Amino acid sequence: MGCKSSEKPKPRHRKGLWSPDEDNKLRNHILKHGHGCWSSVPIKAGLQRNGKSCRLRWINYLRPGLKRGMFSKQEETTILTLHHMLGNKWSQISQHLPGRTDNEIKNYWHSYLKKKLAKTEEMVARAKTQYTSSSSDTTDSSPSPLMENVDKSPTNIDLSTPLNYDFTKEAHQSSLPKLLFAEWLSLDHVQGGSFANSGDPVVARNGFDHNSNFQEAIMHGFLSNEGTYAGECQNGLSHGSSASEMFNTQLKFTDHMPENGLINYISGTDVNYNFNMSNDVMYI
DNA sequence: AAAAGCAGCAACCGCTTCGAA
DNA sequence: TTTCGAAGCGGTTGCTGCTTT
Repeated sequence: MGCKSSEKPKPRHRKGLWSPDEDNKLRNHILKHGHGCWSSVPIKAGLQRNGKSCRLRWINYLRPGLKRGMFSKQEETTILTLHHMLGNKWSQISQHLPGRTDNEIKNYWHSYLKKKLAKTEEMVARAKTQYTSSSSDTTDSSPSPLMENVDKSPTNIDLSTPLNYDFTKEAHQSSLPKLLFAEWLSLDHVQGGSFANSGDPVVARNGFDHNSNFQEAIMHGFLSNEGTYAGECQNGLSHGSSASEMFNTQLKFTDHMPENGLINYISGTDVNYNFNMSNDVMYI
């Protein structure tokens, strides 16, 4: 901001892919002088591009420290978790993935993760249908505790019943450890309420607000299907909190975060207990 | 071997936000 | 207070290379 308008005559700007020569010019210029005002960068660097294009090229491709190549499982999990919390806030998500750009994450989401998630949802739907048709044969019309957690209204899933129904379990026998991170719960959850005074599985009552939704359940299934446990953390975090609160918690958490993401603390092989949420909660 | 279809990625476009004048 | 330009962001487009027919 505050750039001199005299610095920008209106040349015809080049579009399309950047040549190596253009990359070099831009890189050299910025490394030498910094970008300052982006609109003046192409002029000073001798490029027939507009400032916006230069900025984008620098941020997404030339900037030092960028990580190229495949996303790791941890990065994937981080994206899923944060996307679930924040929505399409790619720039915010990218802040939690060092070396990755918002554009890269966005592309990865659209080309890969979105489809993967859709697949899982489809699987869940199929499992639901199968269950519904099979249960209608029985005389007992009371809903299964299993299906109580599924659907109904988008905001009505009772997490007081064992959360550890994995929706994809019918297809993949997967037992999820029920893990909670103290860092992810507000002080109220930890200090207030019955947590301090009770030997009960308090987190299930306090750390969790029991208003989950179906999508979260899908998320749970999705992540567990991948052999990660972010779904648990996700559920522990998100109920009853506003997005910004969650994000703040997330920010706080990053102070302790390993370089590569959220779920480094525990791997599936490290902890492989089979908890019941109403009885056994591992509180970390 | 050629054409069609598809997926991934880089870049553009348009809108919003922010700060200076 | 208003206006204007720069920066930032997210959605979308289009090019390129790979796979399938």
